[in-house]
Amino acid sequence: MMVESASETIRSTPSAQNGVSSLSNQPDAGGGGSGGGPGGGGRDGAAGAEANGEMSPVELLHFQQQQALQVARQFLLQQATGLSSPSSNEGKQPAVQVPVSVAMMSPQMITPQQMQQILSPPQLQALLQQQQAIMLQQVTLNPASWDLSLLLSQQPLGNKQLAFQQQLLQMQQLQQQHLLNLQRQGLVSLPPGQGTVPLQSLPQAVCPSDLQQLWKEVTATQPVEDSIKQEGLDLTTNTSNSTSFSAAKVSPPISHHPLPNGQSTMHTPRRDSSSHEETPGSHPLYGHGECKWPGCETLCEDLGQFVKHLNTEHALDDRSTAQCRVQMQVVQQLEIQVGVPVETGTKRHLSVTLCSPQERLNLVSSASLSKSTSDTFPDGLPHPPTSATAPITPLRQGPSVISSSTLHNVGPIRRRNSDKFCTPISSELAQNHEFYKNADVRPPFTYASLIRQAILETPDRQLTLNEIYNWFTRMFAYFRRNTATWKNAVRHNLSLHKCFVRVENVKGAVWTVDEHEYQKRRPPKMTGSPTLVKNMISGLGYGALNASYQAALAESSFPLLNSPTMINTSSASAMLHVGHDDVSSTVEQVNSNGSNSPRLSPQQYSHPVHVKEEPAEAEEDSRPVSLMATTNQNVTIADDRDLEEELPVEDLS
DNA sequence: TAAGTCATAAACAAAG
DNA sequence: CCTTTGTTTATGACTT
Repeated sequence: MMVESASETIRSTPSAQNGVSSLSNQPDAGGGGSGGGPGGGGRDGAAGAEANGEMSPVELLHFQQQQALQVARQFLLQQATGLSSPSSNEGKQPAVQVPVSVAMMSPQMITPQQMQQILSPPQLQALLQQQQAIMLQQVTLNPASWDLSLLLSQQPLGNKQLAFQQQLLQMQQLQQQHLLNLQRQGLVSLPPGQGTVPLQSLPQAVCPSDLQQLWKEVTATQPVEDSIKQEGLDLTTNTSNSTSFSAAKVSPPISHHPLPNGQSTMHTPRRDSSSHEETPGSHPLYGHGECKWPGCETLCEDLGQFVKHLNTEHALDDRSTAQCRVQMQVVQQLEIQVGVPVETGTKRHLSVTLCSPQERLNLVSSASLSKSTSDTFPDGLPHPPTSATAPITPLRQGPSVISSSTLHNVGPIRRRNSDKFCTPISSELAQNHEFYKNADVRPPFTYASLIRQAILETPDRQLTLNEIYNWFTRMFAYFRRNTATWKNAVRHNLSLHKCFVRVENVKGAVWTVDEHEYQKRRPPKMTGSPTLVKNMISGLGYGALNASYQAALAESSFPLLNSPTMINTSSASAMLHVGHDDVSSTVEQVNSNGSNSPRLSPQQYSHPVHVKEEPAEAEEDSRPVSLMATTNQNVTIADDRDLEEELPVEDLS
């Protein structure tokens, strides 16, 4: 929380408005750093805070975490780009090699929130498991580090601070490990004093071979996959169904990444961790003839086949991002559900030292979240029953280690991915439904998109304001907090945007969507990944991955379609040339009526609104009929920017 | 730099 | 009187 507050404050301008909002909306904020000095936008603010030599303890803490996260991010970036893959030794490497030190010092410190949104699922998964492995190693191999953990846990810190320090420790160790690996490979020559400060204060806990072994143990014994499947979140289907696409479509954005996996990008870093002992027939993710990728378990006869499988099924495109984010959250919550009760005091300390790494993580999460249990549903709104598989409770008890325990009060992200960045909201939601429902993470959509989605999900294409509220709270854990803020925003959006049409009803009013207006307001679409990359670089500091992430998200909707086979190469190639919104529209086209005939017109899309109980006399009926014809004729793939596929409601609820 | 989008805050009013 | 709903204005961040 304090971290959040600091992060938000840093990202925000010191303007009174943001300062007030950041605090007033987060009453439990620790009042940390009162913001960077004058300097404008968030990035500038972050840079200013970083350059500030007089950091408060909170800021320092935040800064350290940012550093750790940055390195972890870099580590994952290198995983994603196959940096250390010996098979990809073209001259493009330097662009990817720079980072560790550079990124460490980069003013664009990535926030944990961004971290979570940026990293692809395999990366997050890898990070999570790396953390777990490291934690395990702490327990089993490096008793000295117990003391550190204990020390941290025994300090009279706030729960969130405790959690944060635990995370920091993990991240630092991860960072350390990674840097060691890089140094060993000669890929990084670490300038003295650069990025090593946190490392030097940490015990040399990680031995590559041990890590390798641990990794195997973790991957071999982790019950996560089964649990996930029980949760109905087996991602295997999605992964396998969309495989061939990802290779063709996702690659372009990752231009510096000619070989999607090379010898396997996931493979590489881990092999690097133990390169000296790598045997020709082994792979950390390969065992017992099957892929150990969480949730996969695809049978592979030999390592070669596995590598091929890895390259195709688990290429580090961002398609997997959503999967992993969901998975990560689910893992965390399962761990919590599975029975690590929230304990306090010395009992927790004992548990921390004795239980499994995952449990330890849970404890950390639990500790960090004990405070947030009090802010459950402050709005008192009716909260529709959530599925038994994804209770809300765990969220309140312990969100993700990586994200929520410190991201709990992630501040507003000024720039949503939103529809503008082409994430097809419904497919994103479908993919990450559980994630958003349980994780206190702000969905990367605009209010308008969300409202529209809420309305369009209903059979009647209409919702009362309160129903919209309920949809928000039902679908997004994030919107169970700060209700005054976002509800105001919802009302504001409803009133402001012409695309939302209020229809009088007997018992009140309902809101509908004028799809034509909705599309009309859209700015000119972005036409290619370069722009996306640029946006993402400037906005999130992790351009290429996000560009491909967007593509992947768009792509990821395909497996959800009734007939994946209908997506032919033409639609795939179209996706390469049009904005991602168009991707969703392509999906829409395919999905709307089961053929590639012209999709529903915007009017058709929004018009079949049967106003409850009383025919509406107003806007809808008075809407010019010619509108429909016009839109029908003008609709092209290029113009049809963000008509997302209509997923069955059950996919989203 | 301007224009547009978006988020947030807030004032205000009407209705229940 | 309070709450909910809806409108409007203002401001700042951000992108194109």
